[in-house]
Amino acid sequence: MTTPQLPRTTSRINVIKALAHPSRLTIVEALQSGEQCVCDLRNLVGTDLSTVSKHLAILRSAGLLSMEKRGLKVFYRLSCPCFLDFLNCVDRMSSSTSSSPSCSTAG
Amino acid sequence: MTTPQLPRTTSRINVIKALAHPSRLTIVEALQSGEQCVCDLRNLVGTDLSTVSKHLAILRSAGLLSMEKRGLKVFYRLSCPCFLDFLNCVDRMSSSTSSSPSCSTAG
DNA sequence: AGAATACTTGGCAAAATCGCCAAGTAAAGA
DNA sequence: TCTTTACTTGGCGATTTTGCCAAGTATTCT
Repeated sequence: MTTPQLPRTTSRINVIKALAHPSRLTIVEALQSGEQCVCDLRNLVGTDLSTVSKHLAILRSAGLLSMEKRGLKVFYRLSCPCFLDFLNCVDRMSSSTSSSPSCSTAG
Repeated sequence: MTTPQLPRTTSRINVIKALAHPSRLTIVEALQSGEQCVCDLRNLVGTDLSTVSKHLAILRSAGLLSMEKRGLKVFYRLSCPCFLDFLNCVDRMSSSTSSSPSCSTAG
């Protein structure tokens, strides 16, 4: 990384990189409908428990998830309700990829 | 990638991964204020011209940028005007990282 | 046509990321 | 206390990404 970025760019990258992995995005999408424990998320993404745990740590350190231990289980939830907005924005951009020459801001 | 993702997740990842690099995000941020040629973007990010060119190819293949050659120069611009919305969403999420326990959708 | 400018592409080494296994921690139950 | 369950962390090989150099392409100028 030779680019000297602005502070705002750096914090944006922190969030975007955390979401830039299929398993992690899948986790985040699943948590939109409510909290889940790690073993459920493990079944969802289908990789080793330790791998899931590390993905969760990355999302957590990016500030996107919060965790709570209840009994033996650890539950994760989105720490930010504006995720839906975010994904809508991504969808508008990705839809412009496939066919249409541009996308609208009006979603 | 052992995770079998939904099609929607896959296209989302395509966009998010394209933005998950400091130089590429810096480029995209700069293009918000209008088109620029590759050599200007090269000065902006400060890496080799070939490196910038490859970053631009990644952003282009993700459908985020469009290019137009005029004379010797190649001008790049955002192909989607909803970028500002996207970055605002990212900012709301990244702001929840640092101090406050959660962020608001009304941001 | 030959030279210069503005890029793009190929190739490769360095760096970062990913995913598994093994080992460690914490809470609950026998 | 010992075992089990649910997870986290360390470590390491395998894959992916990154960035430079060298070479190639396209357009303009002389």
